[in-house]
Parts: sequence; C-alpha cells; structure tokens
Amino acid sequence: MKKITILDIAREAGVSAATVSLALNDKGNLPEERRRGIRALAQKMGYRPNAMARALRGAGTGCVGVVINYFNNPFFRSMFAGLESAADESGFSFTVSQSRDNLEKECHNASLMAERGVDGLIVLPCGNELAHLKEISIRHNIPIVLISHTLEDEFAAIEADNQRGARMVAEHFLELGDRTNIHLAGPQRKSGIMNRKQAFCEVMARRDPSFSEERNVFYTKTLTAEGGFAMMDEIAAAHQPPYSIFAVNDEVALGILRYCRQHGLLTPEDVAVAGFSDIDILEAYGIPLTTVHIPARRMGENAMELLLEMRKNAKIRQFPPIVTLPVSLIVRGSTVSS
Amino acid sequence: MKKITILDIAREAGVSAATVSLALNDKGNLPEERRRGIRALAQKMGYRPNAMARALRGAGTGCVGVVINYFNNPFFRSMFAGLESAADESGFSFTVSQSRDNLEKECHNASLMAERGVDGLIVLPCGNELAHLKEISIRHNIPIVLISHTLEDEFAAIEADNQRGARMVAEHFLELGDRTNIHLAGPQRKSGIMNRKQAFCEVMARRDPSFSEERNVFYTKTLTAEGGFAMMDEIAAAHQPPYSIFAVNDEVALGILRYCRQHGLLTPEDVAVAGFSDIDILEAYGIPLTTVHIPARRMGENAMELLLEMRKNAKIRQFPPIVTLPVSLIVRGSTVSS
DNA sequence: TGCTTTTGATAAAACGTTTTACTTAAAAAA
DNA sequence: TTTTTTAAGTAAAACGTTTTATCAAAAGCA
Repeated sequence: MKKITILDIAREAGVSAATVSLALNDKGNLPEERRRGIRALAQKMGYRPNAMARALRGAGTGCVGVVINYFNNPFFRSMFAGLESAADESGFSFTVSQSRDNLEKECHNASLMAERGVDGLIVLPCGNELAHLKEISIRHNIPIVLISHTLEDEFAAIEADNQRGARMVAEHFLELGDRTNIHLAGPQRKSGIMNRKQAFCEVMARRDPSFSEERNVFYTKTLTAEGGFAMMDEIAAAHQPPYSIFAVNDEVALGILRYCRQHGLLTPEDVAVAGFSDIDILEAYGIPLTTVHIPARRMGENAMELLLEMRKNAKIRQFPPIVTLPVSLIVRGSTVSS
Repeated sequence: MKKITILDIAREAGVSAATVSLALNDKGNLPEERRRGIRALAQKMGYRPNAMARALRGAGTGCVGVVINYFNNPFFRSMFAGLESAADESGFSFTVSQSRDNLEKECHNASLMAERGVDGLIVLPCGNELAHLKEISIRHNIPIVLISHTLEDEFAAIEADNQRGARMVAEHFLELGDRTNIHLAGPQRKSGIMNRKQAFCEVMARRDPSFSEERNVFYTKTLTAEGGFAMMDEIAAAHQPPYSIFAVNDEVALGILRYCRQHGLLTPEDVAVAGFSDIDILEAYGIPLTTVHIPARRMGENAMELLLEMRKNAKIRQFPPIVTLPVSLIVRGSTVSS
C-alpha cells in the first residue's frame, strides 16, 4: 500500500519523470502512442498526482474557494447547487466557508484559502469593505468574483436585479388599494439591500402622496425572522392597519407573519406582506408568502463559470464584467387572499 | 508586493533558513532571545508560511475535511456551529463538501480532500459501505471520525442515542390514549435510522397488542417533507384516525403536517405527529412539532475534538471510541393540544 | 555528401518548507 | 591541561511535481 509517484511510473515505463509528466499533462511533443502507453500504465498502477507538489510548483489546484455569510442562509443553499453543477462541468472542486457577516472572518477565510492554493475566489461579501479582497487577489494572483455586490466596479460580480424586484413589489402594493405602504429595510452597508430600499421608495414617492421615507421606512438590525418580529412593535405603534409591508428579505417577512399570527392580525386583510428571495422553504413547507424570486441557482452557475473563464482569459480581468440577472414577482396568499 | 519566504527572513536576520524554521516551530534548542527576535522579524515582514510547501514536506496542514450528506440538512447546519467552535479553539480550519447521499460522491470527495492534505476527516456516511473510507484512512494515514453511524466498530464515531429517543416517543404515544400507533421509517441502509425503528417497535410490541411491524410501520424512500407527504396516502388508506405517527425525522413529519392541513385533518386530535432531530426552523418559525432533540452542536464539537485528539494520540486509533450523546423529548402542539 | 530542421526524450533546477546529521565553539569535567 | 559534554547553528537532503534548456538521433534539403 505504498504511495506511488511519478518516478515509479517512469521507472516502470523505462522513461524519465519528465516524460511522464509531459504525457499526463498533454504537453511537449510525444508520439501519441507513447502518451497513451504512459497514460494506461499510470491508470493501471493507480497513480494519483500529489496535489501539494503540483500546487507548490505553481500548477493549479483545480479547486476554487467560496466564502459566504452563513451556511444556513437559504439563498446560499440554492446558489450552491449552481456552483456545484458548473464546477463539476469543468472538473473543478471547491471549498466553502462562512464569514458570519464578519469582515475579519471573511478576510481570514479568504486568505487561508488563497494560501492553500485555490485557483480563484467567489465571495459574498459582508459589506462594502473590499480592499482586503483586492489585496488577496493581486498578492496571490487569483481572480475574484463577487456575489450580489457591485459598489466597487473593480470586481467582477453576479447580482440579482434588486431595483427591478423592489419596483415590482411597489407596483403590486399600489394595486392592493388604499393602504399604508411600509418598507422594513436592512443594514445600510449592503449595497444590494440599499438598492431595494431606494427603488421601492422611488416608486412610492411618485405614486403614493402619503409616503415618506422618514415615516414609512423602518430598519432591522438583523436579517432574520427575529429581527422582523421585533420591529413589528414599532411599526404597529406608528401606524394603523391596514398596512402593506415590504420586508427586505423572506426571513424578515416570516418574522412579520409570525407576529401577525400571535397578535391576531389577519393576512392579507390587516397586513399584507411581501418578502424578497423566494427561499426554498416557502415552497417546501407551503408557506404562502408573496416574494421576489431570485434565480439563485443560476447566479451560482454564472459566478463559477465567470471565475473559471477569468482564470484562462487574462483580458477579462482588465475589465471585470458585472452580470445582472432578472427577477420575478411571485404573488401568494400573504398579499392576495385566495 | 513580492511574496516573502523563509529565506528572506533568514537573510535579514543573518541566520540560516533552518534556524528560522526551528524558531518559528518551537523546535530545536535555540536561545529564547534568538527565537523571539526571529519571531518578531517574521511578524514585522508579514511572513506567511507557504501551506503547500509544508504540506508537501509532511508537516500538517491545520485543516480537516468534513463530508456531509446535504448542505441544507438542518441537522448539519446546527452541527456545523459545533465543528467550527471546536476547530477555532485549536487553531484549525476545515473544509466541507456534500455527498448528496451518494456513495460514489462521498468517496470521491473524501479522497480529494485527503489528497489535498487534510489532517483528518469527519464523515456523515450515506450508508454502511465504509471500506473505501478505511482505505483512505490508511492510505493517507489520517484519522477518521464518523457522525451517527456505528455498524462497523473499526471507526471512531459520535452518535445520538437514537434508541432512547424512539422509546421516549413510544412511551409518549402510549400516554395519549387508545390510538393507532404508526411509524414512518426511513431507508434501511442507515443504521441510526434503523435503530429508531427497532426501539420504537420493541416498546410497542410489548405494550400495544394491536401493533404489528407489518401493518403499522411504513417506509419513505426519501427523508424529506415530500416523502412524508406522499406516504400519508398509503397510511390513510390502511388505517382509520385517530393515529399517532412517529416520523423518522422532522422533515418527514413536516410533510405529514402539511398533508393534514390540506386534507382537513386536525392535529393532534385526528393525527398526532412526532419527529426526530428538533431542527432549528421549528423554533425559528414557531412550528409546533413534538420531536426528539439531538444535541447537534455538541456532536459537532465532540467530533472535532475527538479527531484532533486522535491526531496526536496514536493509541486512541487502536481502539476507536464510540460516543453516544443523550437526547430529550420535546412535547409541542402536534401531540398535545395547548 | 554536409547542413539544417524536426522529433523524442532527458537532466536539472525550481517551488518553500522541514528535519537529520553534522560542525564548531564554548562550557564543564577530568 | 586535556577530554567530554553541551549549546547554537548550519548544510543539505527530502517531499513530488513542472518546466526550461539541452541533447542526440533522425529526417529533410541542397
């Protein structure tokens, strides 16, 4: 059960180690017959190249690193399938870690992966601080693709059309009739989330005379159900039903729904609720929440494909593309009674 | 922005590369003063050891591999926190991949990680086929810890007390009065899941004369809400309410609850339902499902700690320990009306 | 024939560490 | 004083690849 190296094969085949390497990597000019012979021999002997050695030598590792905020972020779980399928397609593998929305951890994890020799990074950054990522990118000479963040245009990025989604919700709310329109927004440091707020307010400012950003927009500290639940006290104190509430994402919206259930408020009659993301548990457990569908899986695919493309095509790295994917409004029972 | 190596430090400090390595790794016998001096210099120059080089040389990587079945397995998400905290504690990092309950993929991912030089593996295996893991373990000379699987006692493992949990559910059902007791079991290849069935049936065989494994146990192909939902048709065709149904896990139980809601069956009056795992969304979204709580976080911690222990302590590897953690019954509205 | 090009293959350096065995100088023991 | 021990440090090999520069032989060309 001894581990066999490229030298063992060379010895067995009666050639040099260099020849074996060349044969296996489709380089140099060997006669096709030799190449096949060596390939077959390596296969037969159960040879597996030593990943550390080739990484050390500067050949790639065939592995890309992914840094997300939370593993149990449902959005990520969907995106993950896309990442995986695109990676499989190209024979790449990848390694994942979570930052817990903590800049330091994000930086630490990305560095660690880079030092371990990943061929590129896909990052769902926790804020607008991207300098450290830039540094990693040049220090290790690897491409980086951002997910849903585009403030700095020095980075390649894949994002959902947040503005369009928010506008669709706004239009939908206006069709519901004469209600108090409210937005429960998220932390300001996330550009995607700010885009939602800005687009929603823009439509409302134009179409709903009673709407003002000061009175009708609230902020939750955390993007969780608890966050949504907690903020409802403030909203209820400031306004009379019926409301229509646009939550910054589905988790927050679920917190609102729970609040309503506990306080005897009817949805959608007293409180209409819309979320953002269309997380998988809505459909899986039949939760009737109106929301904006984000093509998470496709975002994952695109991110991985773009990254792998940047690896070979150095020109792309000069002018990193920013891809915006379309979203769609899914109307369910939380805004329209069935 | 050139990358600095151990040689740069050696040159700067006026010593040899060997000395620097020794100083940094607390080996050899250097005067404390020198050691500190070199440490400080390395720090100041922003030296980061090249992970590939040290891995190639046979020093560890400080990274362990984790193979689970599904990323969006809620049980894993909880366990993950434990893995993380234990790893952080020891300055280790880890990399995760999913097998999709596919033996080939499980094997492939584990191999890949081993080849990349992880210092150990934590695996949530998809079945009883463990030969390939054994091979990886000796081939790369790394320890392996299994999560919730103990058929082969050649492996170290962390598991929940499945039998005890199932017995508690059974006792609870018997207290509910005179109802048809049913178990919706899972795939046979998972020993933990089989243990639940076996323990539940054992109690029922003793205490409920009308219970028979042939008539009162059903099987779902997939451990999902869809699986539970789909099997309810068969259960409803074979028995009259009121039932008490013990689902093999919470996801399956959620499928049952959804079926009941859609078919106008009252819980717990017509159908009492219990699950297993106490997945986080139950509490987060206020879903009143009676279930058996598994200390997932602690399982993660223990698994990581045990693995790291095995790394240093070769003796432990001779007789790999199997740790069984206690569970508890959590009674909620799906079996007892509040 | 002699000259150049192509083909097939190799030796050796390089990647950045860790570690073993060895050296030298100083301190301790005789 | 000489011998032995210890302290402090180093040279060099090793880990398993990839790649560059080189070389010999064969083939093409005049």
